[in-house]
Amino acid sequence: MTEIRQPTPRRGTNLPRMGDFNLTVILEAIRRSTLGLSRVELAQIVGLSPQTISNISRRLLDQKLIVEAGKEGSGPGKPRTILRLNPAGMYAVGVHLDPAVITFVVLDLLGDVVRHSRMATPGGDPAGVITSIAEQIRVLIEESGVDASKIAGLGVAVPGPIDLDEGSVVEPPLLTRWNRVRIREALTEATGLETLVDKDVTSAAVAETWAGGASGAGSFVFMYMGTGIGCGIVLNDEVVRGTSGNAGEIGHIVVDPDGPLCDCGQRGCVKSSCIPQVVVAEAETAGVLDGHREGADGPEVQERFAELCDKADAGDEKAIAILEKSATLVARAVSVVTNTLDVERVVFGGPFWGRMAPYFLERVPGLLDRNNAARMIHDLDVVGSGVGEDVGAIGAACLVLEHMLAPRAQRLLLEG
Amino acid sequence: MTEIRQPTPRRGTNLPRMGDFNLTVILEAIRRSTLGLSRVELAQIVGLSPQTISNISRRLLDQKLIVEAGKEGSGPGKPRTILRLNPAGMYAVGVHLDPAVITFVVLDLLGDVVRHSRMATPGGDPAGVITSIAEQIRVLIEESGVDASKIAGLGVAVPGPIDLDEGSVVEPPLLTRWNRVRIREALTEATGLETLVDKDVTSAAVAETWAGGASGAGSFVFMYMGTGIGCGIVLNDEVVRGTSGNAGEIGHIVVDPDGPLCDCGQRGCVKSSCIPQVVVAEAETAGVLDGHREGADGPEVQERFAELCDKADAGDEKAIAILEKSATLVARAVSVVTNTLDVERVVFGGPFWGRMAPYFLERVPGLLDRNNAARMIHDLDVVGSGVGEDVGAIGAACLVLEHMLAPRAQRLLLEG
DNA sequence: ACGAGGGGCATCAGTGACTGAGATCCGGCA
DNA sequence: TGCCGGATCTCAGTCACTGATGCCCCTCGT
Repeated sequence: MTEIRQPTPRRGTNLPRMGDFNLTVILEAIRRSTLGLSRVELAQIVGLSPQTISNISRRLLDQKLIVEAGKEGSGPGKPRTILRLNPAGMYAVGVHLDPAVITFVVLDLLGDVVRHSRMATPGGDPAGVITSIAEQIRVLIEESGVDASKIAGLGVAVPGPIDLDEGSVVEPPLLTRWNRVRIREALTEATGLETLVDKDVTSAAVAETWAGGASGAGSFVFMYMGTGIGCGIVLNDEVVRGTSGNAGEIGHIVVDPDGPLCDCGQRGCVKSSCIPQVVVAEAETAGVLDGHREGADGPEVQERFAELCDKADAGDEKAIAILEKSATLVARAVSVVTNTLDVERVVFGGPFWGRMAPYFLERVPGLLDRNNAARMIHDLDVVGSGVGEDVGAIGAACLVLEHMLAPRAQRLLLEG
Repeated sequence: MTEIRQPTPRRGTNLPRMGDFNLTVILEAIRRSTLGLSRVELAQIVGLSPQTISNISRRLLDQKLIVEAGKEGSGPGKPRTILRLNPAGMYAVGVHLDPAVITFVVLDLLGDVVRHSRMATPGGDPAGVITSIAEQIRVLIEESGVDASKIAGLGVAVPGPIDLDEGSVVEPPLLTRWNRVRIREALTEATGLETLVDKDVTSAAVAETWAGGASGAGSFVFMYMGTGIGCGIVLNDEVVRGTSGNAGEIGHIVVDPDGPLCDCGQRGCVKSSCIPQVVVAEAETAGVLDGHREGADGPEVQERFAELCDKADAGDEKAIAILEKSATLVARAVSVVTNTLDVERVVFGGPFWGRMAPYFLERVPGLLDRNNAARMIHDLDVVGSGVGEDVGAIGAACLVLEHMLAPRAQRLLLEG
């Protein structure tokens, strides 16, 4: 109800911007083709003239971002020279700062992991932890054997909420000491790398666009199944961050009218009825899992959740029922998001996804389809992410690649 | 779970596209300034050089889209010539095809209504209705006295779901005979005007960006309070349509765990617990409104709803309680959307909004703020639309203006 | 009243990205 | 070996934006 901010008119564009943008467009086309593309094919795909493609290809070759990879001659005529991404053309470092564990990766231009490591999240003073992170990054880069000058930057994925301007997390429930610590600045200084900070779920969505193959194109919602459940949103190949970078907060969507009371005052929110911690607790109460540990932290929950999945895999009907129920509830939340945004695909991923996948993939697509408001117009694909468990850290690194090399509309616009 | 469609790579851009885009950028800057802008101011705002601004201004002046409107001299030096939108530079016709009533407007370039009319929606054969609509449009244009050559096109707002490719509605609950009728083609032919079809809630959001002033800038959700409740989404000044144009379906967000059973199988969906029809029924059951008419249609519901508001305005506590409850429930749905998208503003509007506004504006902002996941980072403004009751039809006309003159990123891209 | 000063705006090249036409290159095939 | 067809390159040509320069017009001081 406060006064409306002065609108910031969309700024114009000019020749250099246009050139840079077209370069990223071509790079993206090459990136998205598994086998590489020739110049003529590129011309057809991106709609620019062959000459322009040649010119831009030359720039990309000069920058070592692509390489000529053999010829492909079918029939008469000069064979096409295939252009392919040069994996070693650029690298990025990604860090996922999770309340339980910090994951590190070095990614090449293809989005493949060159090297990774992890450490338990120290509980101490953030300043000290940042020093450790910087040191760990130094070691990782050294071990990876990557030319330091080829490292484009550092991406950091953190749990929300975040303040994009500050490059900090704001009152994160499980990292209380990190409130408003300026992580971006601190790590820029500590590592000498240009640093980007973003939410873990957003990073995961970016990972999917960069390293996820076909499932990372177009418009989709990335359901991040971690200690919490959040989503990353990609519309028309561009990630949606929201005004402050906090898009994707779906923890308080009501999915179970009979569910437990949530701190928000409602019953059966996602956050209080289907995140892994709750599912594990439910299994304990139902006697499917023995013991009952209150306040288990991240890795422990994951362990217990794996136990639950083991039982289900072994045919324990109660365990199966619990997982199926959680799939049903999650599907309701997903339905809300997909109906609101009318995306073409839902991609599931995150550290807990691997184990729950079979149970979810069996139920969720049908439930989503049933509740799909655009059911009569288009299908809604449901797929598991191809990126794997480290999607947070990989996504963090992809933030850097995306920022430098993705054809974002923003890139065209003049700034400041 | 079907196979993933071949991605459509983002296409490149070229010089002419760039020029056109910059033209729309400048037009938007002028449009958004209430008092007009001089060339120098424009240069500063859009970031282009004064020369470029001059060149583009000339093109805009030639096209009669803007006019030089006096000088503004403060201090020494040549006074600035103010450039302002020429309201008569372009017109658009909008039709809102609602199950109960069809609204027609002719809009000028400023988004002001030049002329409007309405008729009860005939129940007959769609083909016949389309003929009536075309005739009504002809009359309206004639009465408006607008130069027919200045009419850029026709926009049609329809209730969802829609098929954007076909330009049709698909199994609309209250317009059953219109299923998959190709409205766009039919009206293009019947009127000779280029026609665009879109969802009413999306149109309303576009109306806000075009005719809503400051509240139509940036990122916001337009809550359309009509026979049903839906939302239009605008992110970074661009409307979000979704894969098939069906974004904004929020009817099955659960807002009341104790609410009535919905046809989707859940309890307390928006659709079954807080749309006006339900609120009226509730008031009837509670004895606040006398009588009890099952299956009341559009206009009747609006009448009854107005009665309810009259009682509340007069101090009837039961009536007030009913309205407040509906505000609370709607706020929960809005929270889900705003937390998912992290927008900066919620704009309420639609035919029912005017009467409910005071009750909603009193409660909703507080409730939203309490549930705002980014509460610590930024405020969430809540405002009533400045566009008024005919926002559907006005939005329909704005679809045309937006399509031709808004600086959409899409405009830069080469096509097929 | 008049001239100086200053800001707004137009004119004129200049730059650079895309385009089109033609040349060149590179195999396969007769 | 020579011809053919397709891919790519070379070379101008076009056009939008930029920078430099100068004219225009108004206010202010004398």
